[in-house]
Amino acid sequence: MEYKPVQFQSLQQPSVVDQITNTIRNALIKGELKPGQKLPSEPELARQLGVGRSAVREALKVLQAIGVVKSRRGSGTYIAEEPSDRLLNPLSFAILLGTNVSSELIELRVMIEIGYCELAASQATAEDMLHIEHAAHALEAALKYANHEELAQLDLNFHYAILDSTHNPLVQKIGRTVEELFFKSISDNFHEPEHVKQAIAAHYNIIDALHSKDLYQIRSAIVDSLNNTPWKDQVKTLRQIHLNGNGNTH
Amino acid sequence: MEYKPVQFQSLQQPSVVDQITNTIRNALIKGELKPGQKLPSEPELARQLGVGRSAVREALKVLQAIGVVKSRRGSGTYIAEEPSDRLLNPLSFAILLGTNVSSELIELRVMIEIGYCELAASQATAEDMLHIEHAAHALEAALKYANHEELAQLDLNFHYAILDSTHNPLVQKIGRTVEELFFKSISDNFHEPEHVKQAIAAHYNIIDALHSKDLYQIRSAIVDSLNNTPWKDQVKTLRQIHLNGNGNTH
DNA sequence: CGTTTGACAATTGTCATACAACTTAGTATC
DNA sequence: GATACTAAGTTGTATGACAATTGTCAAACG
Repeated sequence: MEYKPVQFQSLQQPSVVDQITNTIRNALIKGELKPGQKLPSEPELARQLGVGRSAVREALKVLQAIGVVKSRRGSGTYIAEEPSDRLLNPLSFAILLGTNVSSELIELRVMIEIGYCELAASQATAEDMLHIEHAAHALEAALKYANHEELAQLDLNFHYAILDSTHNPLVQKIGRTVEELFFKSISDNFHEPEHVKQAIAAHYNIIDALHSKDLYQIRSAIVDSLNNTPWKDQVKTLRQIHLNGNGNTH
Repeated sequence: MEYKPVQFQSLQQPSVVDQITNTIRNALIKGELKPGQKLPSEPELARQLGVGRSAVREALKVLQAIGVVKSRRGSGTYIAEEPSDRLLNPLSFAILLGTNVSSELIELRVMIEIGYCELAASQATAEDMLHIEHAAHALEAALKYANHEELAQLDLNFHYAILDSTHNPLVQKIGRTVEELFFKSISDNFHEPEHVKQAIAAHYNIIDALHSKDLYQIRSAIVDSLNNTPWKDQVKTLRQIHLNGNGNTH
């Protein structure tokens, strides 16, 4: 005789720790907790919620890790005043977990770079543009003496300068995270001085494009900048839509 | 007498918990840990690292919260097989914490939407386009009987259908997270049936734009779709660069 | 009166232990 | 061979203890 076991809904109640994080999350949504405010002490929270201090600590540690609260030993635990840098770090873990993300990651980078460069083009002040150009010069000047890692950092700084020009912290966070994921590749690529020169030329192209505020010029500058890299093969699909769109509007 | 206090390096060593998370993170980077792999048990990890089990638990709880590992009671802790839905949730906390992020959030949404719609336009199969159109029809059909929350969910589904057409899990995850942040606003906005109709019209505009594969058409369809919303004021800056770019190329 | 010093309480960080709940594998039983 | 049971291993939670740090307050000092 065969039994067809009933498929119960997963009525497994969320763990105590999850309940605590949700409690604090809901208090934030309702406005009962405001940035900077001090939370009850861990033993007090444990008493109020009727759970052990370990559970409270694990919940607070999670909130702390993603930047929602800040704990100061001897003082207490407070709701974070400003969004922390850690808030988007999980994305880097996502990359590490994926197996064949390389081409998908390139697509993401192109998409994000185009987005923040266009935003920067519309928002950058004259001073911002000077910073960007300064960053480009710095890389060019360092070509003679710096090692490949330092060069890669300067390359990164160039993109950071553009990101700063967006004046949008959310965009900056996402952009920085995505760019950082390429640091190692860039660094490896810069063993060959010729590649550094190509990157420098690409940077000046991007600067010109930013000045022009022309969407297509920005777009091609970025696509081209990735064409002399170890990932040029993956840029194809993106380039395709670029040409396609260009053709339709002219 | 005045002292110029020495500027000490912040030599506060990271907490034991942070060291543990970093250890696991580095093991992931080096490839010593692969998705699906089982971690040593908590007591074993504590022994190997020379720390208490509580510290190990707090570290694992953090990694679990952001979706890097999955713990199964009675079985063990494993590196996550696939990126979890939680991976970008911290962004939603950022919204709760920040006060004046609204206009920045709109910018981010426009940037991301334009990006994934262009990608979708270049990658979508005929079947994908049918799914997108089906999602648009579903919202239109539900207009007569569904409540505002259900309508908002259908609106969301439309964007999910476009995201699916990118065939890029990374882009999908970021896109879904950004869209979800607007669920409540959309839901509130849909109290007024007229707003739903405007959203439906905007959706069909986007579908046309996707078919055309024309960058400017996609861009204006998205900008326009946000123009009949509670956030129309914030769309101005983005619209500006749109027109600007358009003017330069013609 | 203002400043410094010291003691003390409160709080977080970490460890250790214990037990409950659950999973898995192996064993015994039919 | 299939089933039921047992036992070991693992995570989830609670509790107690102590170290490290911070904040406060009062006493001592100028």
